[in-house]
Amino acid sequence: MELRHLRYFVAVAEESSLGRAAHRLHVSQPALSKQISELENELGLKLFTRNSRGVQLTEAGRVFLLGGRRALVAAKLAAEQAQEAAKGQRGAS
Amino acid sequence: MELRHLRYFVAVAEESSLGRAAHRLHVSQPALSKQISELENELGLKLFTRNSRGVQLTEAGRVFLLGGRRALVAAKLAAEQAQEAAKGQRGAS
DNA sequence: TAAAAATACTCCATAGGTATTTTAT
DNA sequence: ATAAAATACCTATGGAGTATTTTTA
Repeated sequence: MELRHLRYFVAVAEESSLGRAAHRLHVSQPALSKQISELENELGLKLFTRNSRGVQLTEAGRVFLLGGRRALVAAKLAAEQAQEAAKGQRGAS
Repeated sequence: MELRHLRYFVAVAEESSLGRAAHRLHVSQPALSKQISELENELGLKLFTRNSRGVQLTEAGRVFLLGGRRALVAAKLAAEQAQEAAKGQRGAS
């Protein structure tokens, strides 16, 4: 599992559609479909149910959305805090 | 930035050595070196100082270690909680 | 039958390997 | 001089694109 999987998953969950999420992410629908499938395979569960009007989160998908967002926020925060620390460090010592 | 970068970075920080971390991660030293460099470039800061006895965390590196671990834990927890939810859901409804 | 997702295939970017060079003590 | 990281170069895995097929309301 990589952050890319989480970014893609969150976009699909928010759009309830692979096509719309693909457009928002600037990737093709098949590429996104494959990444979501790989994520589901790795987790060993279904994140979405598919139908001809789009996709819908499963119960496990809803749980994963909360945790996935937390991980993405944590990664972003780690970068920002390190950058702050580096800024503060410049010319110090 | 991908979780791979965080996993690699944490291993290097814990080993204080690219060589030892590479061995632990089952990748080559140059591959690991390149990934760490890419991470530093993307963040726009130095995570380690290098010398002939290994590497040492910078101040920004120490901050990033805390945040990077949190992100890795969050990602793992997201997976585990989703798997629990899927288990609970099987046969329900 | 019409929309959306999944599959087939191809291509290419990049993660990773081996050999070598550079650096710092 | 030596031990460690960095660089150069090559290979190959897999992420992503286009065309097409399958699915389901």
